[in-house]
Amino acid sequence: MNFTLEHTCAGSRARAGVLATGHGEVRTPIFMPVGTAASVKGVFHRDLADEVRAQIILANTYHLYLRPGVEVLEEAGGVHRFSSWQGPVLTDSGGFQVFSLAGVRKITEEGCRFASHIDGSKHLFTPESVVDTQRSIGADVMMAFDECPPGDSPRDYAARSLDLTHRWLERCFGRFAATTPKYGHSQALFPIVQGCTYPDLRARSAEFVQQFGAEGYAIGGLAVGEPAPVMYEMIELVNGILPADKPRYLMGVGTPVNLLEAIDRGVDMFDCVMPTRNGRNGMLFTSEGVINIRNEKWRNDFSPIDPAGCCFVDTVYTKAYLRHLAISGEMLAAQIASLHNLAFYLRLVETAREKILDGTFPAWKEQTIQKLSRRL
RNA sequence: GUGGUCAUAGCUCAGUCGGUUAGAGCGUCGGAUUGUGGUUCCGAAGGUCGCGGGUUCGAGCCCCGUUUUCCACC
Repeated sequence: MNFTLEHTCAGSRARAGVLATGHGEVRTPIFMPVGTAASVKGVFHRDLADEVRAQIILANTYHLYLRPGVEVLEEAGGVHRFSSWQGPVLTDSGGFQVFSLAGVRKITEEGCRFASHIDGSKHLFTPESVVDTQRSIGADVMMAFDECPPGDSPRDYAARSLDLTHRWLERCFGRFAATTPKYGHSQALFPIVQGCTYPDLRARSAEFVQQFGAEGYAIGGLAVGEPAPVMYEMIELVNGILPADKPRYLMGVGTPVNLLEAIDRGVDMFDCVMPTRNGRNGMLFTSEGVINIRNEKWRNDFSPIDPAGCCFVDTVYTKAYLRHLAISGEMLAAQIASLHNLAFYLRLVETAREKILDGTFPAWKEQTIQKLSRRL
């Protein structure tokens, strides 16, 4: 994997770059649609590539480990062949899912024991097992196994958690160095900076994670309840310490406004469930602002979903029809909304990249944020 | 026709011994959702308790009449 920093922008820390992977190039800044179970819910790969113009998607070690399981993935020849998605794939390690989805869990020095959210069966994730599983999945970018403490963790808990995450990180890279890819393409391992909202912990973590010579870095544990300005401060602080010549991935973020603010502070990669999950529940991000398509006011609105939209559903379907589908619980509603929202997100970061390259990002950002914040 | 039975929110139903402002689920309307369980959570609107009389300090509840639902018998 190779990252080329193409351009930075005066009056901002925003960057444009190219991330070269074994499954093609990714132009940054980039948003990665979330495809938890090796599926971006409700969206065909064809549409993901042609309409959304996604360049890389995210899948989950936790989910794929539980279903279909490592054995099936290995027999299939990895997640690319299994799913037929031929672009790059990044897998989350399961650290976050173990803490947000699984049932009873116990964290020890060894790793984390947890109960499956599917059938309650007991499992153990360790830094080593999680690297092994991601080797079997064949992700282009693997993530380190971390603990994601609650956003309101007291300082002593945050500090202990961070030390554990750092010890786990050493073990992740130990296993990473001792193993090789299984399917002929290279795999990178990104460490994750933690530290909650404590500046000294964040700084310590951003220093610590650099000792492994990783090919990219992630910022985790944000957008977990803290105010947005605090999140921006943490991003600024961490990005001031991380190496400039490697990609930076802000995990799990965020709203369109969050993306622009983070890009402005030097973030290159994002993922978030918001465009798909919120889309399934009727929330649409459009060039005019945010709309809840279930609202009664769209009942007789036969205008296109988004006249300025960039994918086919935006002009083929009307708001009234999409509202009808959403209210009726039709699966097509979820498909249309997911496709639209993802296309909107990808167009947003694509435009941000253009503005960085031509040096007009700061002004464009301010003016775009005004529009994106509107509720229609 | 006779005897019984039912009627409470848009729908399906609770409602204690007759006692404060008649409740729930679903639906409707609005809000939330940030490394995804097509999830979950929060809030609001919505009632002449079939109708008309009566008893009582007080009736969704008791009595009479009437209409309606369903059942049995003729």
